[in-house]
Amino acid sequence: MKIVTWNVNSLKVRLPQVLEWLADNPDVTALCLQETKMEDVVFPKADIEAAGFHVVFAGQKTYNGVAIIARAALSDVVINIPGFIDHQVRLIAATMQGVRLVCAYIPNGQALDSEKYPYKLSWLAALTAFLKKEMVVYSKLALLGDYNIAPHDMDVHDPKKWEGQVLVSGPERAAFQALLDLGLTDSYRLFDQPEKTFSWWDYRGFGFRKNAGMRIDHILLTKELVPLCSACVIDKEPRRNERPSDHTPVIASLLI
DNA sequence: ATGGCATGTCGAACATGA
Repeated sequence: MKIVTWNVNSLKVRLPQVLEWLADNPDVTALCLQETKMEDVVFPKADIEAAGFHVVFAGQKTYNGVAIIARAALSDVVINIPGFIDHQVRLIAATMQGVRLVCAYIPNGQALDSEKYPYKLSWLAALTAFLKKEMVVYSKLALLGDYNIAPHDMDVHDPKKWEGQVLVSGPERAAFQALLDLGLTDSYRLFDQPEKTFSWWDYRGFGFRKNAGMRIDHILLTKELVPLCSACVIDKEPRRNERPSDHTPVIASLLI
């Protein structure tokens, strides 16, 4: 199976691109979306099911919102982090063919002196506590999403320019490490990768053309899944579309 | 140092993203 994360930055705008991409990638089993930016009542469930997919989703107006589109059945759906009071819809989890898929849109944080920054860190702490419990139940678990964290300087086009800023700050990277310390592994770094490979590029200033990007979208795997992972790639093609999302899909292949 | 582009909001300037 292939499992994918893609921040689409509005599913209303990007639905045709999502369906086209799925048609072009028939071996993709599950696609986790972030920033759908729509309430459940207007979610295009019928369109997605008509195209032959299963789908689970949770959203809100204007901001956030997550969904999982899959070619196989999805069960045991959880929306948001249990016990963590949150007015924003940023997480959905479901089980597909024995694999627990956790789709997360981790807060951006805006800036280190913003009130959104401590929210980001508390959200990450709650996520880590939630996953610790999930991993007891589900040995085959993948955490897919927009983490809004570039784990290492090699994941940043210009580390000096970004030094100390949001997405790369020490506490954020420590929170990423805390996820790894649960026993999770960054599937992208299981394999040799080209230098300067990113999953997001700023719309402004020809960011994509200049490859001024960041690798902030990740797929972490439990120990049970690591030996089954045969590849992890970033698909830059959709970034060349007309009206692209600023993020591109990250794809992990699993021998399941 | 700032804004640059894109999206969504009840109808234009603003909030947010990363």
